[in-house]
Amino acid sequence: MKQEIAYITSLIGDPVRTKILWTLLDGRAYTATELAICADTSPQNISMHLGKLIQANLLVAEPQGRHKYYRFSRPEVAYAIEAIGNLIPDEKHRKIVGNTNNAAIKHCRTCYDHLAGEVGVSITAELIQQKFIEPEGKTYLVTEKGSAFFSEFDIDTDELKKSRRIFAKPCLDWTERKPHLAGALGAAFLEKMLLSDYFRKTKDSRAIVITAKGQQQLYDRFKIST
Amino acid sequence: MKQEIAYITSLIGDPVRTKILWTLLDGRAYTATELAICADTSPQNISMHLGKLIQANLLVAEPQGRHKYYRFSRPEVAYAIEAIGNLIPDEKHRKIVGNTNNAAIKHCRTCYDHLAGEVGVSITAELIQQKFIEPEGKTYLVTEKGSAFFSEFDIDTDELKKSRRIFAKPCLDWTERKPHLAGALGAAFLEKMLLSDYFRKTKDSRAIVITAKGQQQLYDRFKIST
DNA sequence: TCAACACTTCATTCCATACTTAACTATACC
DNA sequence: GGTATAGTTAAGTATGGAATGAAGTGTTGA
Repeated sequence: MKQEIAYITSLIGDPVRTKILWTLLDGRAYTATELAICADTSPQNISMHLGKLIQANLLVAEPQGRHKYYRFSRPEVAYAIEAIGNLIPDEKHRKIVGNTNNAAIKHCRTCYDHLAGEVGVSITAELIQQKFIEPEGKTYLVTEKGSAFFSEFDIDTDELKKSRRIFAKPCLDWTERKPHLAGALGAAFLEKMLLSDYFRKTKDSRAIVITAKGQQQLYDRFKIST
Repeated sequence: MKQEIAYITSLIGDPVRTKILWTLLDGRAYTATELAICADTSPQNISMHLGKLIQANLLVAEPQGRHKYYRFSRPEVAYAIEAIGNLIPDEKHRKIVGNTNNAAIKHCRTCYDHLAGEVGVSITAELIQQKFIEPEGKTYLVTEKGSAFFSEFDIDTDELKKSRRIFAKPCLDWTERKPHLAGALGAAFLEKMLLSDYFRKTKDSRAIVITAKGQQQLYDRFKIST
């Protein structure tokens, strides 16, 4: 058992592989070359590292033409990386949050495939406050009122529950240190809000920008000022 | 940012350190020597690794006599290790979850040379309740009634007081977070209860099992049901 | 007072593995 | 076909850091 854990941690523990995993945290698939640039190393080297991560089933690759796209094999990998992110020492932590470069990403960003950051945490708190969802052990339950709310976004919660993925659960946020909505519901919610143009993804970053429409809606629905 | 993460992951990524963290997952504090045995390495080496984990604020150490107890600095560390544990392929994972050893050691175990755990704490509370011992600053005093009680176990408290070891003192329990009886009296009391076959030591663990006779006596003397 | 024990520190050794150089396969597009 | 681009594979090197051995501090208990 300890050996299995040690095998996984030693894989995660390499600086280059950490950079790969950290980059992939935004839930998108990247090509080997893109990852080589992010990790600041050679194509041969990145290929070696990606091979190890795939062999351990942390990543999967999909060839598309002469490119090959790499992404997480399952959400659990992203959760583990996020959990490690929470361990960054506080003093160092503050600096980063205060760093203006990261202001956008602190404010509003994706965590794998759901909404995180200040805005993600605020929305989740408000969903609980308005009794749309309620904490139940390690998951969230959706109330009747909540089902109606999500159906406004064209989300069928009953249908979602049938998926093999965990329906709704809290995910600890590394900047806010508070939980935000993850799981199938969290992913669906973000997807629909993107479709509705509340948010737009930025290129090359996990940051998300809030549209004028989104600002209005966040205030109307959740009394969140951005 | 990526550098900070890489620093943490590289720390977690060493096989020996992984074994340390995995061992500490049961929430108990362990001594350096115990961890060296768990990780199957030398005291010097474990000391080096523990030093790094402490410097990164993943662990904290609290000296108790000539021992030093190591434990997680905060719950987030345990969460991260657990999250990594989730990455192990399912078939391998199931085998371990069925292991129920942790419950026993939390229930009843030795702390250095005296009784600790749930049972140790309960007995100590009852010794105070029945006015056999009473807290006095950083030590316990034995009452006249208490002397009579311990003499039933063939313990001569007056004789014990002459030894250079601290006679009786509270020792904070890591699982229960409550005090239990330590010092010369605590050690003698455990020794006699083992001799009287109230308890039996287990091999390779600090866990202690309670005999049928012990269960009866614990109930009769302390109203403790086990 | 002294021996045993728990743990640490430091200097040295040694090895696993990340990285490089080089050659190779496969796809895309002219 | 020919050339450029994306990615992989293989052999050789080198270096970071884990492990070891020896020595040291501090506590316990006879």
